[in-house]
Amino acid sequence: MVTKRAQGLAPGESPPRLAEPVRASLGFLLSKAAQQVTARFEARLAPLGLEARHAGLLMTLSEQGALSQQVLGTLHRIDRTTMVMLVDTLERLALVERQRDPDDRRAYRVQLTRKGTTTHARVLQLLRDCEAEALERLPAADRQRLRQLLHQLVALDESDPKEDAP
Amino acid sequence: MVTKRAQGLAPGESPPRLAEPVRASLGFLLSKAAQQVTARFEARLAPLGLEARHAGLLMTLSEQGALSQQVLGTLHRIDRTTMVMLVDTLERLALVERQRDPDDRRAYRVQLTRKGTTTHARVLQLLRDCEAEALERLPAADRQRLRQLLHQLVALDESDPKEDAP
DNA sequence: TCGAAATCGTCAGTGTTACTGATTATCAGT
DNA sequence: ACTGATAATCAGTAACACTGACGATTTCGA
Repeated sequence: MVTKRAQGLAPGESPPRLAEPVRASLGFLLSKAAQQVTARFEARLAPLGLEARHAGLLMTLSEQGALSQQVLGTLHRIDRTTMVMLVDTLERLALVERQRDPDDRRAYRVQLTRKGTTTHARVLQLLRDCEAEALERLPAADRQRLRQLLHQLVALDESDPKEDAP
Repeated sequence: MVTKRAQGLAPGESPPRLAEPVRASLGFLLSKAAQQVTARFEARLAPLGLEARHAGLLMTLSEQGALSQQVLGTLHRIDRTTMVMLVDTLERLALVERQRDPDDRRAYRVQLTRKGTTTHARVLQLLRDCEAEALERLPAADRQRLRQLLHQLVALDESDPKEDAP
């Protein structure tokens, strides 16, 4: 099997590589790292019938209590129509309930069920596990450092509102 | 305009937030950072009629010389059929040329044109600018540190081959 | 050397996904 | 009460990458 030449590879030539500027670029590294961590998390979630998005919703609901689909969507930057589908899924899994908001009967109060609370705990643990595994490669001292640098980079606490004045 | 209540917000209540475990999660931070940097880059590329993917191809072609669409696709994890479209675009912009490979006339040798080389230089500069801006928030000393940590995290030099044994 | 099997690029069709726009019910302000 | 805005929903659409089939060419086994 000398298919090498078919790949444009002459005898002593080096195998083709991604360009160094690509490999070293911040965007590339961040994307790759993000995708790695996310993929691992989603793999763990799959048996529960959940994706990362669902997990995020569970966590926000757990911390913030009942919220409308609208608010939930705004927080997570998820479209309202997509939100319908996501909450449908969570409801079908009996993790959340839709209750009419007595103060605004157009809206629902989406809230965790008991099962949802339990699942949330498991999901949170999965998240911690995944991160721990992903960070395994780093010396313990660097782990918190990386998180801190990232936090600084995205400047979460600052002005989030960007594109919302059309 | 006291629409506040419509968002489920009682008088003294705190505004709804993303759950802290989400905001602090490595995956979330990485995704957000990646998207931030990438969005900035793509905004700069748009006037040239390019996306980040195209830029990556230009850089690899610049460094590696002419490559087949197949190889190019494998390197960048881009499907062969999608590759057709991307190279079409680059060719339409006169940044690359398709030449039949004399050693394997099934394949093309995709290579930069003169204009492609010039554009590549501009694109590379754009990339550097974007990264510099993104990293502005970090003390100079931390910038290289972050890159190094990310590099370690994704373990680029190690076994890349994962899912390719179907 | 011949023929089967694999590979490169291409294209048409498919499946998925998120969104646009319209709809119903409800709320706020005049 | 009437007008305009908002919450959730649904049907249709647009964008997208992919599946599968194809012609041209190469490689390998016999």
